[in-house]
Amino acid sequence: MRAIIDCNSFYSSCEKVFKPALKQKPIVVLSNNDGCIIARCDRAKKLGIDMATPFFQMRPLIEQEGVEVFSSNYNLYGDLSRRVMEILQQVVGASNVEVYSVDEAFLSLYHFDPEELTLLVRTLRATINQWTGIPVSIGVAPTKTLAKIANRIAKKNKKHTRGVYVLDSPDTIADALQRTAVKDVWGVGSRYADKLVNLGIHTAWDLRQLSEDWVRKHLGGVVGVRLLKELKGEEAVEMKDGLDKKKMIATTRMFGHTVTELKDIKEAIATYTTRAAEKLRRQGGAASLISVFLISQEKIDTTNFRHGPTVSSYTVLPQPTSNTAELITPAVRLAEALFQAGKKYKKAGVTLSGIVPDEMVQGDLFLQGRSLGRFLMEMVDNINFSMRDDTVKFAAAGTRRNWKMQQSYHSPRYTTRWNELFEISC
DNA sequence: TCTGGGGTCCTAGGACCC
DNA sequence: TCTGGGGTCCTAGGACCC
Repeated sequence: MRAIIDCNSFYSSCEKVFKPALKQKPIVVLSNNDGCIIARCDRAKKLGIDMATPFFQMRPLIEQEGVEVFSSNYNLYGDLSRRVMEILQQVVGASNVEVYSVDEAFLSLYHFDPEELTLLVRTLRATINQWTGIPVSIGVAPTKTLAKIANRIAKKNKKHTRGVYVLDSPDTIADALQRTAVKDVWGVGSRYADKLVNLGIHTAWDLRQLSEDWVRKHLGGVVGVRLLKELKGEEAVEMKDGLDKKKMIATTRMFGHTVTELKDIKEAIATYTTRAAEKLRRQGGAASLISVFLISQEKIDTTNFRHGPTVSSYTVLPQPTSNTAELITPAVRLAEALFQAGKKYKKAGVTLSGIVPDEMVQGDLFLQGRSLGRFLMEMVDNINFSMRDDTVKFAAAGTRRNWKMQQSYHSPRYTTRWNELFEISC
């Protein structure tokens, strides 16, 4: 059996851990740049605040209802996520945990007695809540896709399920599939959902009745076939071991304001390259290709939000590297080539790909000083990690940061910065 | 009048996830 | 006035090879 464990309204829950006075209050968390609403606690959901809606549109309602607002605090969420995942690894064994996202993990439970699964996951849920303060929901079923459906039922009916739902018989599975709209199936996005509903396929149960040929033809080939098998209880989406490395690493951001100066664009690109290179070194990789994109502002159209056109370009590096300096130079050159004076830019990004293990990079007689470069980057990473972000940085990344994102409602990084520790007065 | 039949590799773009 | 930031996988189609 598989389980999916999902932290409820994760970002909101993290904020509430350190502000217990907000426990019964509605709160929301905003995306970078305070642009969109990306997390709402149950109370905020009940007020009709939707996911991913622009903050400014919801602002009147938020103020009227006294909803507490937070900018996203990824240091805090990342640290609490790590604590939750560690508990899972302790209880079911590290090799049986697949960390799927910051707030979700799949578990493999074949080594437990099927009779005891309900008790096991109930205990797990209570332990996580007691040790971290984060509430979770858990779904258990024969496949990942069915576990997702079980999890959704657990979350939707908390009173009845107490956050845990197990699908362990053909009857419970059939019942769950009939209660699940096709758009709520894992792997069915809005495009496929529209297509299916137009054909009279409304529930996960309806979807399960389709033929393999049909889904192969209309739901993305082998992707659709996998989905169908999973709904029928046949495993088609394997557990991944957590060790796999990223094949692509990106750092992209909206700017705080529109940017018109090439100098600012270059600083932003150098900064994003620095971030991306850090991620690359953390997984012991070297990139052989770097690409840069810029997005300019579209004419204002209030009904349909659209980004302006994306312009992008890439460079194949002379040899794979993880050295920030060797990556900044081509990245900035790409930005210069893409930049057009007179345009207003909203967003930019850097993507590293063609990633190979750093130790396997061949030495090149004509590219000197590699080992020195590696030593330098290690020093910089160590200083930045132990002191604080960006104690040491490259000059190209600039100091003015005219483009930097807005964050007006930031909570303290309670668990990862000494000077922001949670304080108790007595 | 008639113009092969395999392969591989790469990129762009679509669809999905949280 | 103000609309996130990552990722993955798959397919189609073009270029090229013999």
